[in-house]
Amino acid sequence: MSYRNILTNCPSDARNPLRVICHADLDAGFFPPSSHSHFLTLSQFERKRLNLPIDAPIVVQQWNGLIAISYPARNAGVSRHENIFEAKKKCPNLIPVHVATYKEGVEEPGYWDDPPTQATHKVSLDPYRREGSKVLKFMHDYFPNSEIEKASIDEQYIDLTEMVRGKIIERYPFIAHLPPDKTLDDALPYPPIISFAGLGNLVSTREEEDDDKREHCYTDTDTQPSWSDVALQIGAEAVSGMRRAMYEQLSYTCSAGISHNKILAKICSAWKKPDAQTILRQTAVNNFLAPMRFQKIRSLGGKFGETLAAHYDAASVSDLLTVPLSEMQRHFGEESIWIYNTIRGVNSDQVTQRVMTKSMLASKSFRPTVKTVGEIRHWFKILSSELSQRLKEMRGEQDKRTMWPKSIVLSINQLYQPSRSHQSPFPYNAAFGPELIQKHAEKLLREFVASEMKDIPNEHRLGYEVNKLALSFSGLAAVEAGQRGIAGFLGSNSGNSGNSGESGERRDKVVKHKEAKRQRTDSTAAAPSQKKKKKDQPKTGLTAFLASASASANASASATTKKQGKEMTTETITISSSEEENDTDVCPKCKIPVKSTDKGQHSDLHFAEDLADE
DNA sequence: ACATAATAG
DNA sequence: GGCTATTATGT
Repeated sequence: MSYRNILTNCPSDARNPLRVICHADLDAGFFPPSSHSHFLTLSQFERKRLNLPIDAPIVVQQWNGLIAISYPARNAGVSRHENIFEAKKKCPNLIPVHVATYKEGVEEPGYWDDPPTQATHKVSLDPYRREGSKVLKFMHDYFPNSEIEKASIDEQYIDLTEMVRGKIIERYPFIAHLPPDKTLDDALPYPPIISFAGLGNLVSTREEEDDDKREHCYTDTDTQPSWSDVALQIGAEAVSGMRRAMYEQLSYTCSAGISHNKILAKICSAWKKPDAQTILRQTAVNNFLAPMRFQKIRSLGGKFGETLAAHYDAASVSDLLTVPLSEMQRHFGEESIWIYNTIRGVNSDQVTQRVMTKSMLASKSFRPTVKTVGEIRHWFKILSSELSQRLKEMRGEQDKRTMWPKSIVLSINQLYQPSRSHQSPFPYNAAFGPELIQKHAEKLLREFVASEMKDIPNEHRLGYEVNKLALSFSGLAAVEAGQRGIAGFLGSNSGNSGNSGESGERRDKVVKHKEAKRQRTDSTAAAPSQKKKKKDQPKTGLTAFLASASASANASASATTKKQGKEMTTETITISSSEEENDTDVCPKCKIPVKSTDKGQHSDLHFAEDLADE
């Protein structure tokens, strides 16, 4: 570790040893019924709404099922897969709360005295979305200069690297300035001994036979810490303060993981729950990861992970550690290197702030199925009203007045059939309301009927066994101010005359968001793509940026600041998207040719190898 | 541009 | 078993 790492603003990726990433997760967030997770609940939201004490045995019910169980109720033996009656028997003082629902003829969702039923009501998750936003806003206020990524309704990734670097300089003045006889690439003096006491669970660097032992809190004060450890310790202090403030200000508890990358931080935050935090140092990574089910790694939890498991007869990370990179690449292609690096604790995925919601969906499933077009149209009213309300609310927020969806999508599930969807442009219309949405939905339904007539067997045709309806907006973005007048005029014109063709051609006058493109071009940030072959790698034009990043990793040479990197990224996007050059460079370290798009991953690989050598 | 799948909570 | 959101991929 050199003075450069401390004194310059290094890029926040796997090659920055002072990178600090936090994953924070509300203890009482959302509990999707299909999730395999056992303990998450959204009961904390309801506890706050109802002003109940922290030990109130709340469960949240949806119809007669349980979708959330508070820790107190869980301690009383209530588990999911039970219905509300069984739960009450187990826990007589249980406090059941039904999720908010839309009731026929009422605009706003609410909590009703009469128990809502699936036949007449529709679940609303709006209250939870709102609370989730509050939590996110709190994070931005608490860490105003850190990049924050909303990972779900109740989870965030926070890049604390820069904030922590500043605090290291403050706290350790003896490295705050480059000594006159040194250069930026000279090694730093050792840090003093530090303590992690009071900062949560510290994953041990020592090997223990059983999981219980590994969970214990070690201070390891007898070992020489690295500056990387110091960075995590300072990050952990900050996160600890954040959690305390969150409880004081919002009365929510959360759990957090602090480590050098997103994958590790995420696994750590789930290590101890509730109301706890876990720190994972680089020297403890192998110890921590090796015995773990590799499917816990984000993006390996699904079908691809199962394929991997079957192919290598592997259950744990250690089972995969023995697979040579080349062998994995032969079978699983480009994404192998991401896996290879990640299971060794090396991962460059970036914490990227996603500014705005890009889509919103309202869906309703039916049990028993819905069988007539009349019923479908009835539910269209409810779904349209919900979307209308939600878009209205979004546009009511500061600076979101111009938000408008590019298109509207109708998807329909019928029994024993895969879900089908149809979409159409949703031109700007000043006369915005439920009726406008409903009209589009019914137009889409007509298209559905027409297309289903062609290829669906008679007895399963639309309107017979509808399982689920979903109406959604996609491509939510700001409409250009100038276009609003014109498009609004054309839009309402088309609405009245039923002429959607003309306005459809003007739909693309929506401000494009550069965010999405930027992510695809950043190969160091890309999670593995799950498909075997991509014919065309995304062309990036990032050669210059990646080359300089790679060089700085290698020779510890040029100081590429984070800011500079961003600017260059933005610049190159505008020039490069049409350029089809397929350039490769020779890696100066191993002398093999590397595609420019793969350079980030490739230098991560050397980083992983260096770690293994130590 | 559109339709669908995969992954996530 | 039910309600969402994002990203990738094939056409």
